[in-house]
Amino acid sequence: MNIASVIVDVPAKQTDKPFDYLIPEQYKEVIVPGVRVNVPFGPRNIQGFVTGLKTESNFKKLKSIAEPLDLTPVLNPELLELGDWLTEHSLCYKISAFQAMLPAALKAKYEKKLILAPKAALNDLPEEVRHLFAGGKEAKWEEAVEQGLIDTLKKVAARGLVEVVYQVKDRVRKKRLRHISPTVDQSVMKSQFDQLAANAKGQRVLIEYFLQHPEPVELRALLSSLSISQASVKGLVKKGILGEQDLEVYRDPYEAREFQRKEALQLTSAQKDAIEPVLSSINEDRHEVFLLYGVTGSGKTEIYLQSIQKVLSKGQEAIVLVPEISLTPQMVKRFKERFGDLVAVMHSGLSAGEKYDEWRKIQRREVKVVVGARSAIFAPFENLGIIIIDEEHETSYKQEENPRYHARDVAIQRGLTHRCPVVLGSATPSLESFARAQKGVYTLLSLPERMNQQPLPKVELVDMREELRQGNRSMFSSLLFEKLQDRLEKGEQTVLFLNKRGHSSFVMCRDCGYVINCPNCDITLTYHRHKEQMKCHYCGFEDIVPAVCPECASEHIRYFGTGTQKVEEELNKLLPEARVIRMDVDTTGRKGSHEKLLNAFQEGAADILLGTQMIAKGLDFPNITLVGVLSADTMLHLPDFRSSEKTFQLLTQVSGRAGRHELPGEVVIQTYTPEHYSIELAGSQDFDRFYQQEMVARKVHKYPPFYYLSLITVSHEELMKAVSITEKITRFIASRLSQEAVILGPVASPIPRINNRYRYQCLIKYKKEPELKSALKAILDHYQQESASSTLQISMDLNPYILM
DNA sequence: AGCACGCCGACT
DNA sequence: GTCGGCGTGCTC
Repeated sequence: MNIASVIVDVPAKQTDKPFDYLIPEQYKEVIVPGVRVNVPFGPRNIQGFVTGLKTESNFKKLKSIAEPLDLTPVLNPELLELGDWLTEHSLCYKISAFQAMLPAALKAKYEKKLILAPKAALNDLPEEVRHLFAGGKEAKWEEAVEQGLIDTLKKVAARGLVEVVYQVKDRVRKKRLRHISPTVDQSVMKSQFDQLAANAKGQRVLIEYFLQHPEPVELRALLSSLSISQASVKGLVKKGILGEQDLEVYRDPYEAREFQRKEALQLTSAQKDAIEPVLSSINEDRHEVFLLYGVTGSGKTEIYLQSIQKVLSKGQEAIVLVPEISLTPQMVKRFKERFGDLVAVMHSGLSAGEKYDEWRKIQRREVKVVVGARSAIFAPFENLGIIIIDEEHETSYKQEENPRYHARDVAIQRGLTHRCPVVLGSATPSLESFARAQKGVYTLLSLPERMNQQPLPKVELVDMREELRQGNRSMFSSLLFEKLQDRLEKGEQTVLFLNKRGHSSFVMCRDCGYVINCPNCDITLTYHRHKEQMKCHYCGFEDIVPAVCPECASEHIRYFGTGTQKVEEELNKLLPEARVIRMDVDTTGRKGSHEKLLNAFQEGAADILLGTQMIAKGLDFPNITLVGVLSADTMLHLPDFRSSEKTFQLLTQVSGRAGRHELPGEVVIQTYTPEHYSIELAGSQDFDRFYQQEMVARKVHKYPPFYYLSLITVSHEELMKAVSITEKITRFIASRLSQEAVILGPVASPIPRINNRYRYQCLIKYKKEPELKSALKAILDHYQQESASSTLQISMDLNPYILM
């Protein structure tokens, strides 16, 4: 086994296969499948993953691996195989699959440098390039490029005076801190202690300390706790009594927080019925998918916790996925309180270094439970006992870039290999999952009632057209306003929800109706107040708001759309005594600010919490007795077959925030289309009827769960090319599929142009097309320039959530 | 992805 | 005649 197969870090069709390398004798032990290596590839060095070992290669002249980058594999055999599965199911490159499974910190960073040849001196170089080397032996390539010195350097390189080198670097290093420990045994320390000079007070204290605690201790902590100076330590190190070493420490994002350990709660009989099948599946090492369908506040989390408890007692591990966890600090708290240090937390709010450290804890078997967002599904556990996906209907479980995977599918795949249960929990299951539960593919577990027998909040729908007719032009209906005032008087809290998406503030001329668009994309620019700027959310274009209309020169240019800022202003006007906390992207940008705002609200620092999507989840405060939805239908009219489902889920979710404890809750939903079934049925909180109605609609329009979808998006700088290539692809697909398949295209994408690239697409609806995948692969093969040339890009999504 | 090799236009 | 444009193909 002196040859390694390596997947190299070049995401391109042509390099998406293993390359063989010789294993240098001194690395025989470390180079095993799953370790990252640094390999020569063409003229440069790049990172790669060892996927297998062998004794022979078809290739004649093999190069050698330059160096291993890990001492233990970062991908275990299961994850290597899962990488194959991911590649196959999402049609991505193998390297992309591997990288998606690891923390970003492990992705290579490349540095191109110039180094002075050993035989050359600085003075041998032409004068104009000498300063680049700034006294040392190295120069940065980028700097040379910026100063236009590449040509000169090329000539110098030809004379053998400088060399170009490529370096592979890890993005983040393990954090190491200096530790001190005794290097001699107790008796020696004691005898040294007696020989200390009378004025060596610090050294005395130190030896006394280490006689008690011989284990390594972090230097700075030691200095401050013994209140001595570094000089004393140095003195003993010099005498050979103490030694210094750098040990790895973890960056702990929850370090400052104390978590009180809590015991399991008594389960209600409904909870007992629901958890029983899960427990027996755990006991029997049986893979089974459960859909835990429980209304908000029905105690799903306790079921998760006790199932995990069971898994841990068997010596196994657990993965819990939650949608974007930084949004639910309460959830983290519950897990940390129950399982303490056994929990690792992974979410987007952590720095790359912090994420890496959490991942290391898993890899080193120091934790048994991981709570995290989508990518935590790849946690490198080897003895998984359960996978839980909370709020399983959330669309954030689908990754919208390559590899385009759905965490639910990965979970089930891993559940199969580990022979362990997968629990999907939701108060508003996705149609796909619910349909599978109905068919018996998943096992349905129901929690139809709230735990403390609190009734679900009373929901009232307000027809905003009627309000308008009665002359109320404000964004608050008279009913909502009344209730708001009432809560203020009683000192109870209100949550106001505004779904900004699809209605974000755009800039329009009131005279001619001209809307300001992005020059590069077919999308309106969004107005950002704090910088008095307009921004494109797709290409990043920014511009100042014009004083006059670019079309008709009118000065009546205004921003439209009800943003949270505007609501806040109006609240301040109408209810000046009310204290408002606003939560949206602008106010929660900084790390930890989200939690700070929520804590402030919980402690009663405000009467009204006003926010977007992000407040729909996980809020569980006793004093909230009113929830207001300012405009329920903003997302209903998006070009998305899931818009009804999303509307229903969101409204149900938000309503669930009210009256979760002793005080009863009320919900007011304002809408312009109260007759729409998703709004009406969210009003009556009737998931079953919504499910039936929506299933009919899906069946009629041939959408999931009746049909599978695949979306091909072609983008090109030239409109005609985009159209004609999409057309060719569409015809090719049609020729390869059966009559049952529905092929829609070519049509312009809902956003027809992004960053000056025209976008056309082809949507395929099908039930069973064994040929589809090979046809899609053939297309990718044929247009293999795909990412190589910037002119043509083809993206494929085998189960799109966003049809854009 | 980089980079080299290779074949056609406008210039010292 | 050459310098340099970026199309094509290769990297174990």
